[in-house]
Amino acid sequence: MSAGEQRGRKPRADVQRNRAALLETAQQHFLQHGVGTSLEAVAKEAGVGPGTLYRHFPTREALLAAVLQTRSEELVARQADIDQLGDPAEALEQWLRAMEEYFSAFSGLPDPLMAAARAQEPDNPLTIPCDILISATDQYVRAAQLAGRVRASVRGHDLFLAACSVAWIKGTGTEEESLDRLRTLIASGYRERDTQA
Amino acid sequence: MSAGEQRGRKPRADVQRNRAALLETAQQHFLQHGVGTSLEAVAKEAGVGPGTLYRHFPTREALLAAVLQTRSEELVARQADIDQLGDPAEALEQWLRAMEEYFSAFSGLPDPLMAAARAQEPDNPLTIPCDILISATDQYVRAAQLAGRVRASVRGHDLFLAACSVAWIKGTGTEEESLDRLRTLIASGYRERDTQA
DNA sequence: CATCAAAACGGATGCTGCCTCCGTACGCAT
DNA sequence: ATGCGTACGGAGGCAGCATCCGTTTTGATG
Repeated sequence: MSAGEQRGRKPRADVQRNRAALLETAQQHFLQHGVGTSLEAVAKEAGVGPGTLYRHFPTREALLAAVLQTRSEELVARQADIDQLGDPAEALEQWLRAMEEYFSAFSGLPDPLMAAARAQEPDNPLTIPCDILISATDQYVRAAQLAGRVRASVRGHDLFLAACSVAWIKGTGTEEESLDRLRTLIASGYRERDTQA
Repeated sequence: MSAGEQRGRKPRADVQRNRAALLETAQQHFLQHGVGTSLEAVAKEAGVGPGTLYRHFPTREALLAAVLQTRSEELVARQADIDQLGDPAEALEQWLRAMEEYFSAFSGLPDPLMAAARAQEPDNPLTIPCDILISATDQYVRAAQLAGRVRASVRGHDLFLAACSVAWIKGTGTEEESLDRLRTLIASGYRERDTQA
C-alpha cells in the first residue's frame, strides 16, 4: 500500500528544476500578456525547448492549472479567515470578492475557466478547481439564506457565474468605478429585501 | 454640395460582387465558428484571394462591423416596437433582451465589443455601435426611473455591461436555465423595490 | 467596336505560434 | 566508472495572419 511517493527511481534533479523554472516564467507571462501568451516564448525564456514544456504540461490548460495552484491555495487560506466572520452575509460578500480576484489573476482567465466549468471533461485540470469553487459558494449562500439575508431563489452557481462575469469585464479593461457599480447591482439582486415585520 | 455618391468613375461590378460574397460567407463562418474564425478560410470560400478580403476589410473588426450592420438595423427596428409599449419597465426589460441577443449573435462577439466600448479609438468601426447602444439603454433606464420602476442609482452603462456579461456567458455554452437565473438576479438588482406607501 | 488607364484581383511570400518526433545527452543506480 | 533509462531540445510540419506586386478585369472614351 501507500504505493505512490518514490516507486523505482528517485525523481531527477533537472526535472524539478525545469518544472519550477517553467512555472515561474509562465506566471510572469500570464500576468503580462494574459492566458493567451506564446508558449514558445515561455519555454525560451525559461531556458528549455518547446518539447520540454509540452512534456511537463501537455496543454495550455495544464500549465495554467499548475500556475494557478498557488493562488488556489491562497484562496483556501482566505476561506479560513472568512469562516471566522460572524455575519454570513458579510462572509458571502467577501467570498465573492475573493473569487473574483482569483478569476482575474490573469487577463482572459475566465474563458478557459468557464469552459472547464461547463464541459465536465474529467481530464481538464481546470474542471476540479471550478467544481470546488461552485460548491463552496453554495455553502456560503445557504448559510446566508438561513440567516434570512439572501433571497431563497439564489443558488451558489448563480453567484459563481456573476463573479466570473465581473472578472471577465475587469479583464477587458473597464474602469474600476464601473465595476463597482456592477457589483452593487448584483448585490442588490441577491440580497434579501428588508422584511418589515 | 452633396458631393458624395459617384464622383469620377462608376463603382465597378466585381467590387460589389466580391464585397457581397465576402459578407455573406463571413456571416456563415462567424455563426459557425465564432468571431475568431479563419479569415483565410472565409476568403477561400467566398472565391477571392486573401488580398481582396483585406482590401475590403482591413481588420477583423472592420469585417465584423460590416457583417453586424444588418443586425444593427434589426435592433433599431425593434426599438420602434419597444417604444410603443406603455410600460417603461417592460420596455427596458425587452430592450435588454434585444441587446443581449445582438451581443450573442456570434460566439466571442462580446470581447471585441467590450474592447471597442472601452478603447474609444475613433477608427475602430465597432466603437460607434457601442456608443449608440449605451445611450439608448440610458434613455430606457431614465424613463423607467421617472416611473419609479428602477432604482435611482442605476445607469444605462451598468445595464449595458450586464447585458454584455450575460451574452458572454451564453457564448461559453452555459445552459439556458442558468442564464435565466442570472437574468433574474440582475433584474432584481436594478428594479425598484415596491414602495409600500 | 477597339483601345486605354485606373482599379481591383489573388496568389506567392514571410512571419509567428502550435505541437510532435526522435537522435542525443544527462543523471542516477550500481 | 559504466550503463541504462529518462528527459532534453531543436528541427520540422502545419495553420493562420497580413502584405506586396505582377496580372487581369472593368468601365470610360473616341
